[in-house]
Parts: sequence; structure tokens; C-alpha cells
Amino acid sequence: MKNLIAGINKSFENRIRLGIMSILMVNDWVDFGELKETLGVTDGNLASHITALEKEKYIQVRKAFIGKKPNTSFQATSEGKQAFQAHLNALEALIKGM
Amino acid sequence: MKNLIAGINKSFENRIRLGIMSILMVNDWVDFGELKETLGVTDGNLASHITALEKEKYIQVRKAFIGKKPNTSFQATSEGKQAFQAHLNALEALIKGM
DNA sequence: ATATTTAACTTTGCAATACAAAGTAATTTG
DNA sequence: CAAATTACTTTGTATTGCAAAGTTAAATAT
Repeated sequence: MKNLIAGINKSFENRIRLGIMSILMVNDWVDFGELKETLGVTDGNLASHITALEKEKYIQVRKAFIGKKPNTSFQATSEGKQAFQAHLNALEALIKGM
Repeated sequence: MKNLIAGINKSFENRIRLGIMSILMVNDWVDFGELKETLGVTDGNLASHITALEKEKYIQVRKAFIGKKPNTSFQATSEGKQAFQAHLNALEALIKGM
């Protein structure tokens, strides 16, 4: 029984960030509005969590226009997917016992 | 894709609390020292997380003497096990996608 | 019999985090 | 021109997390 929580990634501890990454693991280019609605958070709160994940280079941003409306969408980077998968593995190892 | 993170239990978001509960899911009456060593945390920090879980009635405490040394050990309550299992289920649902 | 050690905290103090709410900017639609 | 929409940013506050130091009580070493 050693180093049990070492693999847990601080960046993914928060449930909103956990939610964002989960969504982006299986969906490409999900936009701000959809994330916001899916997670049920305020836009300011979502924006700050997104910024945090961006800083770690776990997600990347694309700004575009859909029709005439501005649209910001997000994708997990391969680094992000890798790190998140590692986090999930650590979680699983933790749960399944030592 | 709805209510994705609703089942995530705030009490288990923190990795130390996650670690404590994981250990107590499969081990009965684990003592302070072992938790501390296994998780690699300071005693003050561990104590505070334990207090938090205790307040939620997710774990219970037993104070005893082993030989002549005082010994405090912990067990997950059935409420705690249930709540933690629900948390894990929520995590799994989240990860496996909607 | 003092002094030190050990276990398990508690307190202190500070830095980081989380979040809502309000404010902002650049369109676009009424 | 006014109101709405998108996507933020800023502000302010409350909570959390954590290390380090202090505390208590009993145990052991000198």
C-alpha cells in the first residue's frame, strides 16, 4: 500500500473540470454554451475552469462564427487526453485497492 | 447529456478524502498512523480531512490502547460506504459518457 | 524525578480555489 | 437606436487546503 494518491492529477480534482474533460474525451469541439448547459454552471465559473485547463494545455480553443454568431469551442489536446486517462487509471487503481 | 456532475459528492472531491475512503472501503479499522503513512500527508492535514468525513458521518472513530500506546482507528460507516459507492458510480457514469 | 518521545490532535496563518454576480465588448437582431 | 446574445473579465467573498507550530497525555529513557 504505497503512493496511493500520487497519480491523482490536481487539475482534474474539481468536478467541473472533471466534467469538462469527460465531455471532451468523447466529443470534439464542444462549444461554450453546450458545456455551460450540460454542466449547469455560470458562464464566469465555466470560463475560469476552462482557462485553468487551457493553461495546462489540456484543452485548446477555437473561436469562430457560426452564421453570424460568435462561437467558442473546445477540444482536448492529446496531452490532455493522455493526462486525463492517466488520472482515470490512478483513480481506478486507488479504488480497486492496493 | 444531462445533470452530468450532479452525483459527484463534494465530500469526496479532495484526493486525500478520496484516499481515506478508498482505504476504508476495503479495510476495517485502519489507524491514524497507517493512513498518514499511506497517504503521505502531515498529521494536521490528515486530522482535518478525517474530521470533515466524521462530521458527515461517513467514517467513525475508535480510540483504544494497543499495549500501552494510544491508538486511533477509523472505519467507514455503512452510510459512508453507500455514499462513496454512489460517488464512484457517478464518476463512472461521467467518464463512460452520457 | 525530570526529560524526551510518541500519538493524535488543535491552532494559526496564509495562499489558493471556487463561485456568483456584475460589468464589458463586439456583434446582431428587433 | 435599443435590446439581446456570446463569451468573457472583474470583483468580492467565502471556503478550502496545507504546513508548521503548539498542545496534551501517557510512556519510556536517563
